[in-house]
Amino acid sequence: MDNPLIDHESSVTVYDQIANYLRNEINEGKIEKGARIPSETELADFFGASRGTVRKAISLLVEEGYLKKSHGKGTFVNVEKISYSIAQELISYAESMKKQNINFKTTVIEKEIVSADKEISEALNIDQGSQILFLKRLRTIEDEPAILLKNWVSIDRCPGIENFDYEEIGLFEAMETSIADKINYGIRNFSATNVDKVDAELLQLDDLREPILEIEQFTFNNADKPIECSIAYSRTDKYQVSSVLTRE
Amino acid sequence: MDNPLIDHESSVTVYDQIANYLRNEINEGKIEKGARIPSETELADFFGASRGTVRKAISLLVEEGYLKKSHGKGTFVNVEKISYSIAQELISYAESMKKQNINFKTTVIEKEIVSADKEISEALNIDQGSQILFLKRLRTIEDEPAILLKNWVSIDRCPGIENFDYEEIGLFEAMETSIADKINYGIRNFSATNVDKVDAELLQLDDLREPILEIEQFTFNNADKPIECSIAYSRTDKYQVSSVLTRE
DNA sequence: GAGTGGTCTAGACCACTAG
DNA sequence: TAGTGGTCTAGACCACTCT
Repeated sequence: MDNPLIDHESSVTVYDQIANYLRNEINEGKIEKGARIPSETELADFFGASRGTVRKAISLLVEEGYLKKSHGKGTFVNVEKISYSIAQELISYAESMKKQNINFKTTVIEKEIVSADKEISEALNIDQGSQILFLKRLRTIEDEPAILLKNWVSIDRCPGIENFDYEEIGLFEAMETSIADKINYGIRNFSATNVDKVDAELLQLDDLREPILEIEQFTFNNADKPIECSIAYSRTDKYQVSSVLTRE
Repeated sequence: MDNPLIDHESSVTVYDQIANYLRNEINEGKIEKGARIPSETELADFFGASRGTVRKAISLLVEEGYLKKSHGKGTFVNVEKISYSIAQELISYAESMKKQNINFKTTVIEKEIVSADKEISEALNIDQGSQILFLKRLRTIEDEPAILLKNWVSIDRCPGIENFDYEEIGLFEAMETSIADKINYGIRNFSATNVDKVDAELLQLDDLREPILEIEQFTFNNADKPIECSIAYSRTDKYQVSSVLTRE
């Protein structure tokens, strides 16, 4: 007799179905924070799955910060759901803010097609003079400027990327719609800098010499070719960039 | 007949032994970058282990950035070993530098036992006046200052932490020796700042107003109690803080 | 000693990629 | 069609924690 909670005909894997079920129970508070969840053996019985499949589901939730395992004791619901930030996960600023339920607005300052200069062509590993979409956007939180973004996207590697309304859609979303390949990985470099007068005004800085967190980013497709590079200037008093990291 | 490469009597798990073997082969260049490694079935035969165990070993190396799996095609050695940084993994600056084979030297500027003021007692969730080990260290790379570290460690939660030579041993190492519990997780906040005159001289900054990357950190034990907080000032021209992140 | 998660096995079938 | 990784099972034994 099959368990009605698990649909073996579904294209969704059994471990994903189990993870979804448990994630839901936790989000809805049906399992209390800090409480022990049933043992792997009990869950395997309950879902009519093998213990290995249950373990796989649990490991997903552990990675996501919902659960914590303790050898000999059991598996427990984390008191505080660990939040993932752009320093830990390759998500866009927009996606990160959405996950944190931050209400933001995007204003497109500049959007134009330019030809790649030496620096950009080297960064994106394309020919000098190739077509590039340059995007300059300001993200505001409660009408206060939080992040200023400058992106350079290779139009050759991301055809059609120039045809989106970037006040409505995020760049990552647009890139993944535009390319058949998904985004593969990205590199982010953290440093501190000053911004020029124009950018300082956009960010509403009182003092031109106020230090600003700079995050330089390179994004790669599945062929290991860079498709985009960007610089983000963050007012960390408005939008904190942080990581919650576990040991080992 | 057992495979001589695997020691079943060892306390090291079979999957770790397999992962170590493969990691070594890759590091020594015996498997070429970009090349396919043997299939999971072949490796299982070769090591005399089950396919599940081989998969576990491979998944470790995938996480570490050594390998990349491709459904239907095979498992391949990554061309560029993805490096992990303090933005992604809860490792200390010393551990991070060691992993990157960076040669560094630590100088202890200050080491003293102080009593917790309001700010520190709140950060560490302890009584005001509790004993704190304050540590101020400078890490130099090739005789040039790279990172200035200020740590406040609760002596109550980390007894004996004051008895280490911090020019020889890292603080994380000392903390894990001192407490029975291992370090559980940490929070890191990234921002940009200026430093005062004393610290600017230590970091050999030409200009007091040079922006500096500031990383604020809180470390927690298994009881979810903070054991340490710290501020690190990084000259990103000397030591780049970066993340390599994969999508999904 | 009883119960938990951690490791490991041997086998099955499926989904994807290539020639 | 053959070979790869992805999923899943059913069972075994071990290491750790608590009572």
